[in-house]
Amino acid sequence: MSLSKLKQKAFTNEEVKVEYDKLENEFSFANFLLEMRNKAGLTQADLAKLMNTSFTSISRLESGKGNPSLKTINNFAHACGFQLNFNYSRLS
Amino acid sequence: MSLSKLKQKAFTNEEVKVEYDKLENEFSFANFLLEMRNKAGLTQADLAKLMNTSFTSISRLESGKGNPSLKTINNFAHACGFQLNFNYSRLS
DNA sequence: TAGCTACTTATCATATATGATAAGTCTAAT
DNA sequence: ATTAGACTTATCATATATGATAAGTAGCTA
Repeated sequence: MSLSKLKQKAFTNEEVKVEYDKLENEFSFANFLLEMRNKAGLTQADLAKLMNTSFTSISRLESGKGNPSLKTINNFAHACGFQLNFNYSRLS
Repeated sequence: MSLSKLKQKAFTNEEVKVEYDKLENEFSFANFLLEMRNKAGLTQADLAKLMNTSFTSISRLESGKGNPSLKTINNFAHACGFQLNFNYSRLS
């Protein structure tokens, strides 16, 4: 089983996810996107249809390739049924 | 005095900002960026130098033109001395 | 095995974000 | 009135994100 497959499965379990997050020191934005989609219970193909794009584009984003625009990030979240929130903290 | 000038001044005052946020129903990402730069006490020119770009690009972002990439947003925050945090809530 | 679903990767054309430059606006001084 | 600082707007070339297509990988089930 590949790492991304494992994550995909694991993230559907809240306890596993919490443990994973504790261990993961460098938070990946790709995982953030994957998490939203999994919480929404959508396949990449489902989400692609909602976003009027191809599922390969979804895969590209969740694989950490690319550098999505604000619009793309917001579209992704909304299609998953979520509202994005941004905040900032002093850099340590 | 233009609206953006007013905001720029007002946001340096925490109380004013809080009141503004209460009234503002639709949160603008441009204001979010402006707020970070003002908190950092930087001019557009200062920030531009830190980001290795021109101050007109900063203006473009803060004026709500454009659709910044994740990289640009992170560069902006870091140059202002902040760490960005993303989270999401169920869409109502 | 074969066939299916979900996903990744590679490639390409096109749309768009970015960096740069020039010109204009506004405000506060001198 | 004019000079300077901070910012906005317009335009253009170039870099890059996006959408689309095709081919490959992995897991599952009959």
